[in-house]
Amino acid sequence: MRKAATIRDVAHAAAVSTATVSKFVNGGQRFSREVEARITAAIQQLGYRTNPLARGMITGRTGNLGIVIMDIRNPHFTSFVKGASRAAAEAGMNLLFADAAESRAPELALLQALLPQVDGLIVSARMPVAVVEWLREWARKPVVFYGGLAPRPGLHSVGCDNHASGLMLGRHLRELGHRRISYVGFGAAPWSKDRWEGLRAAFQGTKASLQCFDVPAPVAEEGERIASSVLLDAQTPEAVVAYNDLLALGLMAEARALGFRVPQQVSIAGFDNIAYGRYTTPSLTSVDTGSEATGEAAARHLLGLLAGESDLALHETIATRLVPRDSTAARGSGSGKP
Amino acid sequence: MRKAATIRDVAHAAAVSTATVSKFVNGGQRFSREVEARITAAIQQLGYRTNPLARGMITGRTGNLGIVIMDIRNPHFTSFVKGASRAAAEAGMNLLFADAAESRAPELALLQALLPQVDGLIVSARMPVAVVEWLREWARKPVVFYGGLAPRPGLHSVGCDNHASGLMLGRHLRELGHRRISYVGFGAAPWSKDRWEGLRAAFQGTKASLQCFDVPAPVAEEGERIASSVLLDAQTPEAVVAYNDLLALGLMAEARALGFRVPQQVSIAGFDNIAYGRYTTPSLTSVDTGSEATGEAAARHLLGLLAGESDLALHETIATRLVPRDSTAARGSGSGKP
DNA sequence: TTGTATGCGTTATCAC
DNA sequence: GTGATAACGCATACAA
Repeated sequence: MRKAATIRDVAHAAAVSTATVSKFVNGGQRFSREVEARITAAIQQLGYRTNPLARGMITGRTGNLGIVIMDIRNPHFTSFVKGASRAAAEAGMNLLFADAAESRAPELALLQALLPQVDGLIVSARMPVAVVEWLREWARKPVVFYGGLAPRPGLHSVGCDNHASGLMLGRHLRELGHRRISYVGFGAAPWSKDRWEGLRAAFQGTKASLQCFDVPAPVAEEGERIASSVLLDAQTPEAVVAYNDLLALGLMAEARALGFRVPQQVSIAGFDNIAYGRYTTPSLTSVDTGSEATGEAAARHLLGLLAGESDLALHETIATRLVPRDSTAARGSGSGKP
Repeated sequence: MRKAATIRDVAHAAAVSTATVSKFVNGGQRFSREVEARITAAIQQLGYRTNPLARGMITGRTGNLGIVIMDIRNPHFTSFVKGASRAAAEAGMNLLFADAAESRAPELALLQALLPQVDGLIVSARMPVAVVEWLREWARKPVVFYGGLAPRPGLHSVGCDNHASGLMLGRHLRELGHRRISYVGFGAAPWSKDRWEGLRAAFQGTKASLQCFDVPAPVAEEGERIASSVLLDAQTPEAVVAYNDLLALGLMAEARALGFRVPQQVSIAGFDNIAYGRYTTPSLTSVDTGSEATGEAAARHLLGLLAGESDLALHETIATRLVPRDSTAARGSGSGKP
């Protein structure tokens, strides 16, 4: 097994200088027919590929985009990564991936490990403020936050309008005649509050009563765990809205296990419109937050920043849309047997 | 904004040579109290971090592990990535991620882009043979295949025993009294056949009749699409086994839409034990293929290869386990209303 | 225990 | 058009 060919090998084989080969490889210059042919042949024959590390040393570019995900098992983030992956691939960039939940190191160490290997970063807007400050001060590379607004003004971000999304879902429930609503939030994400306030806004002027709960992690297990507290509360809710679909899935399963009929006795809804909401019984009403589109937008935004585009908005808003399914209905309606 | 500190800056600030700083940073040598203190202080004050690109040029190591996933939206692969991510993080390595389904480039180009940026690769065993050959010849870096056995002998791989898994599920169905079984396979994955043969083996010596179908992609939509062909076939199956849980999810949804009662009229089961199988109605019987453990094992195996461990088995087998749930039952049993 | 010198593979600058 | 050469930031053999 021989070592990989270098630019010098090519230069030698083609009887030109390394500088010429470099210019040829990177395009943007004209060459004599002769030289062009020789270089092409040499590259072909030696199987030469330019070493991105060496190039990076000079240009300061790695060809990688860094992406830090809070928990890849959440289908919302999975789709997000998929969208970002597509945009990166189209631009010829690689994706350097880190799962914050899996790293035993604190977020800061994680970013420090990622940073020197990437040209820019896509990170969650629910990063600790101290980490964001560090990024702002030390990362001389563009950063795009996702989820909600960046934790500090002046930073780039991509996400949906969470207040509007909450409002949208709230109106849906209001139209169904629900008046006792419980929200199971995830306080660690700042925009959980936005969803909650949007929800409340939808009931402004009505005699509706809204309650707020909170879970320590936005996962199905927590939804199951908190279900009894929510449903057997002094105020029995007519509708339960969860911060995301995973929580909603857990809530719904446990609600049924507790003997509640969904949606006849209690409507349940979430956010994100994950694929599996279609396959539950009843199927899950949700607000589609454009997971994949958000990932794609985040990557494109970052690429724009890298390209030096100056007309980039600080925040990019992704459209959301209500996806009404069977888990929400006017009380007592339907047969309960699909 | 000042540029990032280099080893020279540190050396200068500490009044030592760059070589000394390098040795200090990379450990494995003793220093005088004095020098140690000065270097530590300088590093601290300048916020120095060694540049992995520059280091990589010398050592030939990037600090990255490459991972090529067929479709990150499949929860099986998501868990796989999670496991690999954990193992990589523990070893202080980053994960360079690529989604083959999202790349418009052919697999080969994808690998070529990844290869120079990583120390080793984790790739699906269902890569085209031509690509594997190329890898074998040109990638002078260790590769670990996942899913099933490597496409060529002599290559490292990690995966479960697919034949045994099929057998396990087959016995379960046999014990439930089923005799007309349909398998919805995914021929593009070579081990789909292993599952099928394991399934068949479970019914050897009985008068059972087994049918085989095939889908072009192992996703829920394909399960829905093929459901009517499978269920309304000349031989109405008592049980349908799908290549994976996504297919099973789609099959089950469509089966119910077609008016079939699951599991009273037809049992349905899959492979992988994805999290969402718990939240369907009925909950989905599956064979847990140890998705996350496989990812972790693949990464560890790769790390072992990188560390030059010589006692590494060529193939590592991950344990599987049957997870019986409500979607499989003896015919006519149960009430159908949980 | 510490320092000197060299080279990793590439691009950029400037000369020809 | 093409070539010489100096960086880029670091690790390592070897010298002291």
